[in-house]
Amino acid sequence: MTDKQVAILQTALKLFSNKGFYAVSTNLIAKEAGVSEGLIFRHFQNKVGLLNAVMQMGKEKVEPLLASIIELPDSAKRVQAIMELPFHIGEEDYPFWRLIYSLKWQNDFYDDEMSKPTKDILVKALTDLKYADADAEADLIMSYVDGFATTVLLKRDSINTAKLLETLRKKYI
Amino acid sequence: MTDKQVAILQTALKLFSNKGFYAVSTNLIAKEAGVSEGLIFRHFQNKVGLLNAVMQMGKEKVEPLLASIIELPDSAKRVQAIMELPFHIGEEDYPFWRLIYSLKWQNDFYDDEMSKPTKDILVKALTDLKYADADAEADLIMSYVDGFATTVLLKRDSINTAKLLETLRKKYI
DNA sequence: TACATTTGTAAGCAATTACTTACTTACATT
DNA sequence: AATGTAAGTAAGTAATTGCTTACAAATGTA
Repeated sequence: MTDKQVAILQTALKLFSNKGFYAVSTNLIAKEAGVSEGLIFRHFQNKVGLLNAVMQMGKEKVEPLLASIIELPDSAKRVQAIMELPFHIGEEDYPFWRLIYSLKWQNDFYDDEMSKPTKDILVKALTDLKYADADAEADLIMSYVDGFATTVLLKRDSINTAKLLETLRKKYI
Repeated sequence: MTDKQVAILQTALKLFSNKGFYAVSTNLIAKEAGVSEGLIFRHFQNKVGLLNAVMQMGKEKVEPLLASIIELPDSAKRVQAIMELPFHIGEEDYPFWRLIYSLKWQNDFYDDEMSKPTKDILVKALTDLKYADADAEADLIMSYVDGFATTVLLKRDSINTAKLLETLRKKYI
């Protein structure tokens, strides 16, 4: 990967996540990245190809995180880790997660499968913990996580997310 | 309001909520509404004006819902009603709520103030119920609600939301 | 050094974009 | 019946869209 390829990917991630896929033109991406517009199409074929590359780059950063949760020895700890996932997103990963969540709401790009690996881990852990209906319980926790993600990604300037986590922990630990 | 004005508003709501504001052209809206494109601009000035009118129409349908919650005599019931809000969205209001949530993720349209009335009701109710930190508790519940809304609006085909509500109620009632 | 491949650009493409103009039709008021 | 106003349309507009083409510069590799 050349410097300019990286610049395109990073600029596209930033713009897509802030304004949305359709609101950002390839012209703007090229200008902000300091690159000719044609180069975007040379490397990524078309605009959707660029989006896919951006998503791929993000996924590769996220997968190890999920892997580290699987390796936790304690089922309860695993559940807790998943529930608290949004609170531990690193500053540098915010744009990627914003992109994920904004794309969810556009029919063209909605991908139901993305959260499945996480839910599977949850169901296993909750079954270990002898929950009567592990699946329903997992769905509930996944909803919580979506809510926490929404709050952390959208309101971190207006509310104290550290305190939110603290309040959550008082309930579950 | 003429028939054609209504047709434009309803079509715009449907398309905006499914595909996103920038992904939908005024040309498409006009075609789907069976109306000349110019009429959109006659009635709503510009595309953003149309979006605002669509939002206004939705808000007017939602406000009575919040008013009815305030009138509940019991603080605990009020908290419950807010927490369960997403589960009681009527089929016909889905497009409006999808639009609200999809716009959240676009910088241009994000409005932090929209959820404030709901949170205020929550804080008052939780204070009544002698919660130590009613504000933090309210933020937590608002996060839950965002999560439930995400699930109900996005996954109602793939998961059983009635069961999700049931599981939630077992925890809190 | 010679040659092939990759990386990059500038200028252009047809199609689409949000929006306007010039005009007609429908409806209300006097 | 005459007149003013609102509702509606068809055909434009300039600007922007995603994408292509033709060519140059850089980077291998023999």
